[in-house]
Amino acid sequence: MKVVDFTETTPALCCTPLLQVTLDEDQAAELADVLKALADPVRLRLVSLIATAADGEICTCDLPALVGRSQPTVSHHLSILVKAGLLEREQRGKWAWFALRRDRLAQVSDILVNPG
Amino acid sequence: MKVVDFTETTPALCCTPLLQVTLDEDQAAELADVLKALADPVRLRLVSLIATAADGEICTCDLPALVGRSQPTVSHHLSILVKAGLLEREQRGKWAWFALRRDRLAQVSDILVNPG
DNA sequence: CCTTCATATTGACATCTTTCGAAATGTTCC
DNA sequence: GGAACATTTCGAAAGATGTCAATATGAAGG
Repeated sequence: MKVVDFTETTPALCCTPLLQVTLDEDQAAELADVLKALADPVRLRLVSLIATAADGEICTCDLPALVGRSQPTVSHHLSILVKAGLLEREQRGKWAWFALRRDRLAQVSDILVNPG
Repeated sequence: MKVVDFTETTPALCCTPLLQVTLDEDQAAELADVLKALADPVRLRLVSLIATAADGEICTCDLPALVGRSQPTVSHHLSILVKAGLLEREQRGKWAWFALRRDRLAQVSDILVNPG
């Protein structure tokens, strides 16, 4: 069960084979939700921008220009990533800062890794 | 460039950090296409069924019953997975057999892995 | 070639997604 | 509290997606 439970908070080990267990419908739906959150060009760019930012976090204020989308659209995409547990949001004064949850990305990654 | 080019055929090393490079629009669109192919519950179940099958491959004939979808729907999902490079199709007599391209799954997985 | 069985394609429909402008909410500072 | 700015929510339009029944295509064996 552990191998398909990617909702746990402890980071999974790297290269743990995961698709050796057939996913049931609930597990598949849960994993699909996280992958859907990642499976959009704008959201991937947001994630990579945050991942490569100086301190692993970034202020929303610059993002609309960086991804070429309106501010409401960027807000929408960020909320999807937060809801999927892939980003963390922190309010600092007027601005909102977003940080990547690398442990969560690693969990998704592990599920896809094939047995070594 | 290598770190974001997941279309190459050689399997990427496990745990190579990948999101240290900001994706441009083309790279993001390309990666999103592969993730979209995975981001569906039925397709995830198909992938996991094939991954856990006896010889790493499975005959289409049983799949509609296993995932609870009609034959055309399963055929549709399989073609999406093949087009994304995640499955390989082989015709054997009347039946079509599908095998998982684990190298390709590993590439996608690596892109999501954070630096160790 | 003609039948039979396996798979793919087509057409149609309902649902979900992406996107933006406009309006609402939240936060700071005076 | 009110002005100013940042962010979210709302409403709507255009497009993409999942699904199945019906039909077409492909392969095997007489």
